[in-house]
Amino acid sequence: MSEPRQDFFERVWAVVAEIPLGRVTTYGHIAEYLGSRSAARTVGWAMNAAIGSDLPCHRVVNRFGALTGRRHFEGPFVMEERLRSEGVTFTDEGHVDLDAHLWIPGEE
DNA sequence: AACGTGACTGCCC
DNA sequence: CGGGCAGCCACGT
Repeated sequence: MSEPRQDFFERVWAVVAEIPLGRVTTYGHIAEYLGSRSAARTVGWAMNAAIGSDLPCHRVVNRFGALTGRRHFEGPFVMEERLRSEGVTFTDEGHVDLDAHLWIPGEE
């Protein structure tokens, strides 16, 4: 059965909105959860549209845990500061410690 | 209507 | 070990 593509965006937002505080997830995991492992790009695209929304897009990072983003919201350090404020720890490489905060959709 | 781009990831050479 | 290409979905020009 065919489902509206636009629904893909809404699903992404729904997942992001369910990310627990102090946890992070990756584009790949969201995409995989939606049924398309390789749709990570689209997930990022959905995030782009989520800027300005109430969605904690700062909890979504790439598979390395690096804070990627068109402009990291409105400042290159906003994301990091925000995550740290939520209790998320960072590694020496400057990315989120996924090993300690990685959250997978459906595994809440 | 078509092509290119974009907050990604994985596989192939 | 490093670089390149393909796959996925929606949007912009």
